[in-house]
Amino acid sequence: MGVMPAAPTARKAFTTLSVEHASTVSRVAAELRRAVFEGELESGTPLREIALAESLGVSRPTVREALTVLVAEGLATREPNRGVSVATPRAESVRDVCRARWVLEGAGVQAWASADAVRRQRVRATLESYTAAVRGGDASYEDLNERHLAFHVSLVELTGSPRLVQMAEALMDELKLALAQVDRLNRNAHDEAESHEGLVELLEAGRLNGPGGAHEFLRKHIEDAEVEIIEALRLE
Amino acid sequence: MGVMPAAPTARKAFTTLSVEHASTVSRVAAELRRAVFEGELESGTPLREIALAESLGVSRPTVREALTVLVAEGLATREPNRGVSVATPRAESVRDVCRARWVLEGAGVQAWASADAVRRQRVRATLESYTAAVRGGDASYEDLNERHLAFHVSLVELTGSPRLVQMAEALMDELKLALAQVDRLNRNAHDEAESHEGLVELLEAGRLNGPGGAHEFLRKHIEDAEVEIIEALRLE
DNA sequence: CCACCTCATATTGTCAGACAATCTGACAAG
DNA sequence: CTTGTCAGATTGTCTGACAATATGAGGTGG
Repeated sequence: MGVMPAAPTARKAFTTLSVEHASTVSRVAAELRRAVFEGELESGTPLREIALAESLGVSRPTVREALTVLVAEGLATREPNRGVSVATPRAESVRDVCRARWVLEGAGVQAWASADAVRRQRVRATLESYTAAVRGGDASYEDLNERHLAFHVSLVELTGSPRLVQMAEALMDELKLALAQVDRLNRNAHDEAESHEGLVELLEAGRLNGPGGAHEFLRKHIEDAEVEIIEALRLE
Repeated sequence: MGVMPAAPTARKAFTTLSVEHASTVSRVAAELRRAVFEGELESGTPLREIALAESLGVSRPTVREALTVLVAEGLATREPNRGVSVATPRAESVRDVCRARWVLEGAGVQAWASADAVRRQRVRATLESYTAAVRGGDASYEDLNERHLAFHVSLVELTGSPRLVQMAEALMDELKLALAQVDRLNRNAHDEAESHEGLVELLEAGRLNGPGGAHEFLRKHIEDAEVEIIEALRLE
């Protein structure tokens, strides 16, 4: 992989190309995800199959399959004979997501030393992408969140485990759902970015464990985010 | 929960009662899961919708939804316009599952000291259940696997995080799929049980970190299982 | 003999329509 | 205040159908 095997017929080349022909179900699921993350669909909103089918111009079975996907991702909940609704992030679930985040991201931090160089570089790149957006000042609220969470996922990528990354992405989706419920988080993006930079500096310096190390730093960082999100949800 | 709150109107009593009325889709999914775990459906077997619908006496859309669930669980794979097949465990995926297991179960081990007493008791109970089945000698191969993996899940339960437990159960399901492909693992169940007992003894003694600690012990334990499973798969 | 093309068949992806079972809410009765 | 009843709405499931695509056999030409 990575090296073209000098195929005269070019049978395995162009593997990076793709047409947009995703299945209808996945397109519907993507559209629902987008609507949920952008706050168009508030938490608790019932997702009526007939209304969605007519609105999106697809059939009801297609909508049902897409809803099944959303439920499996934890972005919606299904109650028997009562249909599917947008999930409502409770304080307890935010706490649990953050606890799980710390386990996954902490494992990534521990793997910094033994991680592939390209993965370490990716952490720096996602951090740079976030800080640049913060400094630019013209990025949307959703865009900032996206880059912020991408940095945290890149930490999990240090483990080199696709499954852990997939789990982390699911957790981030749940956080995006929670963040979509609050109009704005009164958190200072500049402080956030500086905190991330401090974390990477600790990593580069090799100070992982013990007091003042990256692992403990990350714990504080995630706990701070946890209480901020929960407080913001309480205000609703 | 657990104690009846002496309610005159009994409004919140009877919460433990439930009828079995699971939906048709979930029953079909459960049946497919069982068939996969018991080896009736070999890895790579195409799951034809029409054949399954006729065989199970349900309609094709119902089968499709159940297959979507299986795919989301990682027990089957869907290729566009080619349908769904039972997933084939590759060596790389077994390695990844075990890496992820170590992160999750390791987090449980680290949480032993601060864990709820009932969760520590549950670890002892699942260990006892496994060792008893091993000593009894009359337990089926699948039953032994089930109790073995239940012990490992109970370690993750020490974290107190439902999401981490859910992730661990998904990983165990993938392992069960892999184990269903090999007729028998030539691993000595007595040695396995003794290894588990050694791990719990380290936990009870509070020896978590450092060389000879429970964390490192668990790493070895999982790595041993990893190489055994991969070797068994190679023989196929 | 092998590469290539064509075509019939099977399977999936998607749709339309229908029906019974169940939930919701309101209202009447004890 | 609880229970029974009923109309409307929604889901869960089934049947049937069609187009798009993959699969495999067979024929054709080099």
